[in-house]
Amino acid sequence: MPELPEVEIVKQSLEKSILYKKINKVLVNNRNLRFKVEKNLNKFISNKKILKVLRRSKYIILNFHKNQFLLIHFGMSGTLHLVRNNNSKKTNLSFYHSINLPQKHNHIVIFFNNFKLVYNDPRRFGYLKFFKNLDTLNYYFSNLGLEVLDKRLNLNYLKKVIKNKSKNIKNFLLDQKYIAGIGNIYANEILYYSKINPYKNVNKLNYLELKKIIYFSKLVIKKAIKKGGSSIKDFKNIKGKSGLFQNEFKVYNRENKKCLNKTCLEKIIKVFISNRSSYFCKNCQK
DNA sequence: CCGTTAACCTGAGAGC
DNA sequence: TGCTCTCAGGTTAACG
Repeated sequence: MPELPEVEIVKQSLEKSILYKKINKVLVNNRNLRFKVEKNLNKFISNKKILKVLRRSKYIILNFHKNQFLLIHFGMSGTLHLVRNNNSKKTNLSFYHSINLPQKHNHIVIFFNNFKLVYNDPRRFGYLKFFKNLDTLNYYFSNLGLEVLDKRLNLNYLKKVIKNKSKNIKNFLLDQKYIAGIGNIYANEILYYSKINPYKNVNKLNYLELKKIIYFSKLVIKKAIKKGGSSIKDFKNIKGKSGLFQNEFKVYNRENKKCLNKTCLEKIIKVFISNRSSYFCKNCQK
């Protein structure tokens, strides 16, 4: 699920649902997420009001009084579910993925007055982490590069960070310390739009190609946000909002399908680069 | 430094 | 129905 656009959609929904609301209590059903959830999480954030909902890269950040924060990362399979409390009427309060709460893997439940926010994560690669002040949060993010939509992400920035580097562009786009927020789906899509071969070394890219990378990174990410993100796996028997950007994939999940460039007769091929599936058109991406 | 592999996990889907 | 195998939107350590 969660690259930058999907996390941004969650963030926007959270703003509508939990901003300025007070947390009553937190129930931790399973502490064993990617990192062990603090024993005192309930103590830390109970009775605190959410003053801001932020997003940095693929992280959601809830901001409390006195610069205290709760960080949420979804890993590969984490989702948040807004669920009415039992005594309330059924409404369409859910904002992501499902209006039906999954049965299993509901690891953390955050209670508000009329509803609860449930963190579900079958694979448990995601995590929640509490920060007592801004310094520790900033330190935690100190290895992250510029946000893909940051205006400072321009030709000069890219030239600077690839200087004396030898690295293929696919791995470069996935490396969060250069550009933050791009994941495997969007890296594939960005390279197709830019007409660049994923194996191409960044030290072989000319300025025009670097400019294309910047332009299409921003464009693809913005388009995906507009479409509500991408939903690859649709869960059976679960209705609810899912993203629509998967309908616009040019290469991702399109192995052996025809290249969508009308003048091209090639089929999209799939290879593995550093263990991540990479889809591209040999003819269009040089 | 660079690319690859494995590791952390569960579950869906394919093939048999 | 079920078994085995591969793969999945992320991140990070270890290895060669």
